[in-house]
Formats: sequence, structure tokens, C-alpha cells
Amino acid sequence: MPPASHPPLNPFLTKLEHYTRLSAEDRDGALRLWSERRQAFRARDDLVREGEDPRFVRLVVEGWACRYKYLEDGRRQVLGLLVPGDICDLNVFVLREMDHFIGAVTPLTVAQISREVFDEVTLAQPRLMQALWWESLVALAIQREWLVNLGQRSAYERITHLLCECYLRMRAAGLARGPSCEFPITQTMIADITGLSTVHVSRTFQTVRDEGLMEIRDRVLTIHDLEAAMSACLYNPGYLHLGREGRHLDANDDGEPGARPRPS
Amino acid sequence: MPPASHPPLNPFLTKLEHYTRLSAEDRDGALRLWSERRQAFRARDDLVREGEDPRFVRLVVEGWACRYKYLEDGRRQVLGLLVPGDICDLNVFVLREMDHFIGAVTPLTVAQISREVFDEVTLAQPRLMQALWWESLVALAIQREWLVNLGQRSAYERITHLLCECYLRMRAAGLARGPSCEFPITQTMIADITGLSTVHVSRTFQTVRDEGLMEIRDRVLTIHDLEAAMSACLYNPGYLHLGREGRHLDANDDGEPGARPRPS
DNA sequence: CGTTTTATTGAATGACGTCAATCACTGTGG
DNA sequence: CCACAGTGATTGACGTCATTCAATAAAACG
Repeated sequence: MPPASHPPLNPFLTKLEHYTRLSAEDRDGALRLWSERRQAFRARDDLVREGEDPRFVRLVVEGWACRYKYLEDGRRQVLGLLVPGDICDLNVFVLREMDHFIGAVTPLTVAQISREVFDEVTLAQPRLMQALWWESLVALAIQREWLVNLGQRSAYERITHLLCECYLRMRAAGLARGPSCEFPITQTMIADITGLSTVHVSRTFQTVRDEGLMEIRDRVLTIHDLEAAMSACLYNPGYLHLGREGRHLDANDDGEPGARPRPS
Repeated sequence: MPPASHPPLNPFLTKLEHYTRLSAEDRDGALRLWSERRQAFRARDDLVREGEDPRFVRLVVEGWACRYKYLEDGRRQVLGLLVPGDICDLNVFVLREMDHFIGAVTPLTVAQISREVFDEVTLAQPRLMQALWWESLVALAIQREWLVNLGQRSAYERITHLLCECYLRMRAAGLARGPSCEFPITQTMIADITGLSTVHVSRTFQTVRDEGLMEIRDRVLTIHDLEAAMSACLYNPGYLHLGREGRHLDANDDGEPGARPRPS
């Protein structure tokens, strides 16, 4: 992990480098995607609605978003969270109809990447394309883990697992400071993520807080004892695939003086 | 849908043609994948284990398989079902470590497709590649729907939803006869899919059966009243994307005498 | 400053889990 | 042909985790 003295890194780049080390050209390509035309949303606005024909790949620049789905009778399930540096729907062009919504959780800025720019950049930089694949496969693995969360874990475990995951994802994007990270998710939304009632989320989170494991104050999550929190929900971080699995593809031409140490 | 008098169609092809109409060359490519070296597994054997480096794309030829994951204390969650014609992990080459298992539910035959053959076939037939993308995005959409199932639906709804989905998927692969299809899933596994206890699955399914909605006998599922079953669990089949969304890519050179009627 | 959203609390209810026992069915080997 | 073990389905009794329905308080919002 780069020292904190650097200028604030782009979360998109920071995250991709957990997979493989990018060359200068790869980084330029990634920055080009990152710098595409911006689009802003207010909290609670939808980026994409069910039934629509999606026209852009989107990259979250600032703020949080979520995927969600309604049942006909109004029950809502949140399917995934998108934090800065996350990309929505690499393959969005294949399906003609969205089967779910994507909505802004907070005020949100995204980069709107047209198919042409996306193809141009990724054709020119295959290593970057690989890294983007990796990113989308990790998103898939996170979905699988949420399935385990809903199917097998108790309310207490579901909530602590969710919070550990969010913290680790934010940290992987370079967006944590020490044991804390931004966390703009209300208890109502935790309920829609975990399939619990808001009442039960409130009660359960109180006990987590009273045990001193973690707390949320002013939209900031602080995990006081990460190890204890992780063992309380049997957290196994393997599914986040943060172990530089693409290191055999690493670039060597990035011109940095002195190689960065490899995580073992 | 082709008339039943045809010789039994390949479920892989049948399913792909729900997306776009393939040319003769596309079909040859698909058949080449289908005919790659076979590998057989006994029921309960694992195809791939957690932590392994996956080396093949696999295509289910006969029998059922499932993805699953364990918690450290032994709780098990089934993450997805694979039926004949389903492909596992188009992008398996990107991640170096599986984060879950894939196991045979029944005696199972798969086609083992090497990276070289896969790349060769899909590079030559871009329309086939599109269709395979579609197939893997549908798998993703099914996972999302399972999340809704676990998060929002009652035991009764979870079970009926699962059974409706299995029936519709089998029908889309040409593997249903009338209101029935093969269904080799035990109640124990339904419990691991739906996150319920076996006892509760047994009790709940009894009421479904008593209402005459559906039954399972000798590993065959029969849905007596599909409409009633679907409305009982608020089933919205949109996520299966069976509406020929890729029809703008349809091939026109398939040499059949007389065009097949287009679903509206 | 009113209005909406969010968090909290209590009490009552209900859905689902656990434990334990039984039964049917299958395949196995003696 | 039978004893035996293993798996899967079912049943009853009981316990508990989580929901529902209030009502209230505290923030956030415009």
C-alpha cells in the first residue's frame, strides 16, 4: 500500500492495482475512462431504471450508489453497493433490458463512458481490460457472499459482516483512514440489504456497539477491533480477491525508482 | 419454439437461440464446444474446489451441478444451480483462486473446454460470443433474484419461486415435457438453497402440494398450475431475459426453408 | 420552521429453528 | 435372502429469533 504522504490517489487506480501492476499507458487509459463526461445525481435519484436499455458503462467517481429491486407488493431488496472506483456493468451492452434499478445513495458523480471510448481504451490496453474483468468478477464474488449472508447468517452476523466488507472495500480503494471510513448508509438501508426489519437492525446494532466492536457516527464507520469483528461473523476475506492474483501480468515499465514491495 | 416432432435438440443451442438466432457457422462453433473432451463425475463429487486455480471452461452436458460455499462452522449455502446447457465461468481464467466449490448434484457429464479452443471458436464467431455473454449475464441475473428470494420472501414464496425458476430454465433449454421436468434436488438441498431448515422445507412444501400447485415425484417436478404458482410467489420472469433481446443480431443465413415465426 | 426521515423503545405475535423420534427407500455385503 | 447402514422425508413438542404495530424522540431537510 502506498504511503499516506502521496497526493490522494484515484480510488479506481488504487483498486485495480490490487490485481496487477499497471504500466504508465495502462494508467493513462484508466484515467481517460475516469475523466469521461461527468454526470451528477441527487441522493435517491435513479441512474438506471428497470426495463431501460442501458447506454453507458458508468464509473463511480464520488458518492455511493446501490442496485436494488422491488417486488410487486413494495418489498425492496438492495442487491449491491457501489463505492467510488466501482464500475457498473461492463457488459451492459449485451442485455437490452435492465432487470433492476441503480440508484444514488448519496449525492453522486459518475463518469459516463460510451461504448466507443470503452472499446478503444481497452483494446489498446489489454492489461487494463484484464484488470477490469477482475474488478467485475470481484463484484460477482461479493454478490455470492451476500447470498451466504442472507441464507446462513444471523442478524448479528449479517450486520457485522456487511460493515466489515464495506470497510475493507473502502480501504482497498484507498478511502479509509486508520480504522475509519465514510459510511453514508442508514439503518433503513442496512435493513434492505440484510433482509431484516429496521427495528431489528436498530436493536441488533446496539449490541454490536455496546460490545465496542464498531460504531457509526456522523456517517463515518469506525471498526475498533477489526479482528474481533471479523471473527464474530466468521469473515473470510478471500472472496474480495485482494491478493494480487494477476501479478504474473504485472507491468515493469512504470518508471518508478525502486520496485514497490510485493505483498507476500 | 420448434415443434416437438424434431429430434431432441441440444439444450445448449436451444437456450442460446432464446437470445439471438444463430447462423449455421455459429451452430457449428457451439457444437464444437459441446463436443469437447468429456469428463464424468459421480454425484457429490466436486468439479472444482475452493482455492484451486481453474483451468477449463466447463459446459454441463448431462446431469445437474451446483455452486456452494461453506462457513467455517459447517453451515452451507448453495449459490446456484447448473442444468444441462449451462456454462460455468466464462471468465474463470482471470481469477487465480476459486472462492467457492462446484459440485455434482447427480451423476454428471461436462465438456471440458480449454482456453485455446474457447478463444478460437469465439473469435471466429462473434455472434456466438455475444450469445455466451448473454448466457453468463442471465446467470448473474438469476443470482440477483436469489438474493431477493432470501432477503424478502417467506419460506412458502422461496420454495415456490425456486421451483418455478427451475421449471422455466429447463423449459428454455428444451428439457421440459408439458408441465413437467426432471428435478433431482432433495429437500435437504432445497434447504441449503433457500436458507431454511429441512424440517421447515418439508412442512412448507406439504402445504404447496396440498394446494395442488405442484408436486415432486420420482425426481420429476410437475407444476399443475403455473400461473397460480407464479402469482403465489410474485414471480416476475423478466430476469431470465428470454425475450430474444439479441434479435437485432439475428443471423439470416441458416438455410431453413421458411422463416421461423418471431415471438412478438 | 414545519416536514420528512431516521433511530429508538415496548409489547405482542408469529415464523422458523432445534431436538428427537419414526418411517420409507436404497444399496451393500454376508 | 436377510441384516445393516445410509439417506431422505415426515412429525410433534418446544424454544427463540425476528417481525409487526405502535408511539416517541431526534436529526436532517428544504
